[in-house]
Amino acid sequence: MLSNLYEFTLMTSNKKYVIDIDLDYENIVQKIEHFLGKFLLEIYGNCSAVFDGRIKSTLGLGDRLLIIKIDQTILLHELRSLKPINWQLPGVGKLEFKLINSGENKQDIKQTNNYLLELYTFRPKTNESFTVVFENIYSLRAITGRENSEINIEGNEADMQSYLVQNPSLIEDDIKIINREYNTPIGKIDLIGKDKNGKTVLIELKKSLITPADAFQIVRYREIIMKIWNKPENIRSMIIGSKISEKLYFYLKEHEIEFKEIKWNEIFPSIPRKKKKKLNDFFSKNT
Amino acid sequence: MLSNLYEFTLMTSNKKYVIDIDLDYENIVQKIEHFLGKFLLEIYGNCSAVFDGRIKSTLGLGDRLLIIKIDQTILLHELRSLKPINWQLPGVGKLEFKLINSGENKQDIKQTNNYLLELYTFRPKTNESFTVVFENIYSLRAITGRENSEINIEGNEADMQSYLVQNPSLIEDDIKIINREYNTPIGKIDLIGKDKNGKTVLIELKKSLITPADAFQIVRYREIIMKIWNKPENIRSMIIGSKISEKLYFYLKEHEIEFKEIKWNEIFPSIPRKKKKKLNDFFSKNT
DNA sequence: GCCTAGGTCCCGTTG
DNA sequence: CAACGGGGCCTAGGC
Repeated sequence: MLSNLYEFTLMTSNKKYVIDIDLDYENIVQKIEHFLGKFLLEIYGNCSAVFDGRIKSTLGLGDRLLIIKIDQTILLHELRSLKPINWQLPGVGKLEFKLINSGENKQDIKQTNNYLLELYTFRPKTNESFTVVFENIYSLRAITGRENSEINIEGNEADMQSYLVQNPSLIEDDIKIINREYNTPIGKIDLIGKDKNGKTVLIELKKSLITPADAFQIVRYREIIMKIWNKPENIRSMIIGSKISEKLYFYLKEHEIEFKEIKWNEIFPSIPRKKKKKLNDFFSKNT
Repeated sequence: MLSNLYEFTLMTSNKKYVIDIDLDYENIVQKIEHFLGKFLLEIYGNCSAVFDGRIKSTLGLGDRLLIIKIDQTILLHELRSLKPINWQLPGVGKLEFKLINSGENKQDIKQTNNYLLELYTFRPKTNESFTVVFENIYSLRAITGRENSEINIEGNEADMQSYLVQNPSLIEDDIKIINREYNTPIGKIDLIGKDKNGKTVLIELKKSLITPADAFQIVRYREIIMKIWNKPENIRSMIIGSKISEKLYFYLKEHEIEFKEIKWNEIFPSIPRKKKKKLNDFFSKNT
């Protein structure tokens, strides 16, 4: 595939998987389109942008890094902050690049700053358009590579649930877990237990801080189970988490919802800082 | 500042704001550290990674783009998808880069693939560490620019609230808005109105789809207001949104919560696709 | 496709 | 600082 790149004026590169594209504007749109969908594209330059859809966002001129991934994901990043300042998800069909002559009098097309490079996309599913206009491009490159990534995640809520099923005494003495992900008309109850007095315990799990929405949720589950099972005196409700605000704690108490504190990060601790455990240790332990 | 870059072997670049750093591993750590905090750094190569904190995530070898922003935000991006596969937020102190000799016999330090470049960070606030190890680096560059960005966002929930305060008849005839963001012990009520019969109307606003948590929130508000004000017969509750599932609609009905459909995207429409309105039009309209 | 809920949610605002 | 709620939330899983 690389063989036919040189129908354009591309900068040769001795870097594996990275192709710098020269900034002469001649055929720049075709050059870009050549890489779309096959390479990750990076355009760094001075641009403005408009997103119009779920909200309207207009972005004044600034130096930003536009990344167009292989799957059409578009990210417009500033020099600070985690989230892109603008973005668009895949599903925009063919990306529409266009070169616009901004100068009064027509000049050499190789002169970058007389031309604007516009990217326009439209995503029918959400009725959203996104436009980026580059007044100046400082760098343009395409990168590719092997995508054989593999991620392993431990310590999410599903893990916590499994752990508590294995160790129910962490919840309370002599409780038995009789259901996981129990289906109700309004959603799933994380765990259902039977306590030592034979009462049913509805349990909602949260890894960390309990939010008001979490508290409401378990109240609502209690409501629906009482209605379905029609045995209110035999039902307890409990929310498990590592932290709760005082206000919410009393709210739960009023509604006869118990709060059980389980500090998940003590059960599932991070590797201590002092040990400075390194990547190799981690991998060798796991294999 | 650029003047003293050439104490290292950097590639000269004719591109404004973009500096390619050569991949000889001699002094590579110092080269990188030279740019940290002042430039956005991009390292593209074959790497593995471990994040350890709120969860543990281990990432096998793959070609990924590591971005280190000026504010210490770290993003590890794959060639697809919006979100980085791993990341870390600012607050990690000095980033710890280290060059590790991986080969059995010591070889020329300029040979990339006998050395591993490791980045280790630790974020005390959340007790999270993040380690990336590059087995191969294909490209290393630093970019900088002007950060005078300005974003203008319209059409969020706050805008909707203001719009309804100005145009209460959209909610119903002869209603008067008497409160915004009314504080209760369990949260803020978006709007409180007085209807034509003198009844109080508690109003919860949602831009789009009503979620179960939204529905339950307004039920709780009703509860708390009834308790505080002690005038249940004079209180109505309403949730405003552009969409609701049938299930939730009946849930609300059972709890005497009214649902008022207001299609926000009709009040605040997107620029139609057909017109293909461009950035310039948008800006000239707004100025 | 809708619905539901988790997330290393992030992020801004308020008290 | 914690707490609270919005977000163009995104994303994965179930039905």
